[in-house]
Amino acid sequence: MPPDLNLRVLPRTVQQETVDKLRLAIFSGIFEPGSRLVESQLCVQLGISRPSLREALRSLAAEKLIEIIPNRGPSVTQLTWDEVNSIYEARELLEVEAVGRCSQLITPAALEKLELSLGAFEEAASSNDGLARITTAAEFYAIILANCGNPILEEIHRGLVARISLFRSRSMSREGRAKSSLAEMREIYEAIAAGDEKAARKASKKHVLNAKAAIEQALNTTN
Amino acid sequence: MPPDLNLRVLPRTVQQETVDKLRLAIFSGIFEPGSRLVESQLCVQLGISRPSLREALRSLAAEKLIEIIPNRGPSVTQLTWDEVNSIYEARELLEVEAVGRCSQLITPAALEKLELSLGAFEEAASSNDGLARITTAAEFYAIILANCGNPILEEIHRGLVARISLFRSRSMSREGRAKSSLAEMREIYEAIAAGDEKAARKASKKHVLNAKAAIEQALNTTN
DNA sequence: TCAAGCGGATTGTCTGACATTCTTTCAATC
DNA sequence: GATTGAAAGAATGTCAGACAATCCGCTTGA
Repeated sequence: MPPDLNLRVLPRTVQQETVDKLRLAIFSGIFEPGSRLVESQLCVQLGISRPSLREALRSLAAEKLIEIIPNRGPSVTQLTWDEVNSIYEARELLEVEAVGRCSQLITPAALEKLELSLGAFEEAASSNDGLARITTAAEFYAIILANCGNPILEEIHRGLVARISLFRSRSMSREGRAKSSLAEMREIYEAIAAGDEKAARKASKKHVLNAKAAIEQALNTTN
Repeated sequence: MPPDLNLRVLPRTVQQETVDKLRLAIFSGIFEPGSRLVESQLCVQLGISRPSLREALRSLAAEKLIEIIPNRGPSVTQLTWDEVNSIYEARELLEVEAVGRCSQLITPAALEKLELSLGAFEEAASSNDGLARITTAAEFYAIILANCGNPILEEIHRGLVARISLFRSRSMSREGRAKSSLAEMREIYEAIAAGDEKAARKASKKHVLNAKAAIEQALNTTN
């Protein structure tokens, strides 16, 4: 008998599947920010019962991806510019710290994965797939955060990036930003690879600030 | 007719009430960390139905106050020392930043409230009510975070403090720590009142580090 | 002593139901 | 014609009950 190794896969429940499906649907822009999520419709579309759906919705509400107003029901969170700004400020705080720590802690194996993910983003940046850009970029950050030595920072950062994604779907799709984003990310990677903490922090800060500026600009030109 | 002013109180639902009750019960130590929460029992105790309870449990799980394992059900989160350490590191990052910003932004009215809350903590520190100490201390931080100009920092910090509270109930009850905690908080208050950002950040950092050290010591002596 | 198996307890999920609340439409009044 | 009011329809909040799948502890047998 093969050893167990505690690798037993946790059974996936309907509610977990539902949370994942809905989250993905929100990120993909299938549900517009502000649009209402009608329980009965979702039940039919997902083929599940209302209690299961409602549990999934509570989870998403706790992640701040949707908002549930009593007697009005759930709707996709609509961020104000002020909130976006606050999220970016918080993200800067966490990400700079994580990048700095990562530059001192990362293992060769993880560094290699980071390089690979950078390549994946490069490919996505040249393509026209907006979702792929977001996914590969998120992967890049995820690797860094997973190697900063602090799982809580990682967890919080994941939540923030998710909430920003509510917004980014459209703005990130402009090519110009993807190109400069790539350059900044490469700079971060180089600093981490060199173990230069100060440079890593600096590059990270620049990256977040530029990302915020890009979003701001995209908002002003679109609206 | 008086103008509406958007002051309409949101109706409180059973699930929200339940979340609050359970959260408080967990903080009060009614449920030990690690202990299982049996749905049928809670339904009877709270006088609610199982679907409502399960929705509430999903919310608490998202807050990381409980943990739900498929086919085993919910149990109160049990933090490892490593997690506690990570939470304190994250808290330091956020709290120092918030205190620094607060020192530049706070209004006279808020400053007065801060002073009052400091007085409340002083009173609690002299008493033997461990829960009161945690509550009044949390109020002190809450006021600062509410005046740092960034609602996201506030939100994240609230979550972190809540999770630490899972632990603190017993350790914070030693008088010595409450006294020195009071001195440190007063130092923070003075720096904020003086608008001295640098001193505020420094005092805040010291406070968080001392708090962590106190927890660590309490753990080592208890276990 | 240890392994297999059995049974109770617990969770995951569904169906159906009903009161309450919101939204929208339509009609009546100014 | 515009505004107010009411009523119909839709959606949510909440409950009760049910059943299969799973887990846990205990007994039994080797």
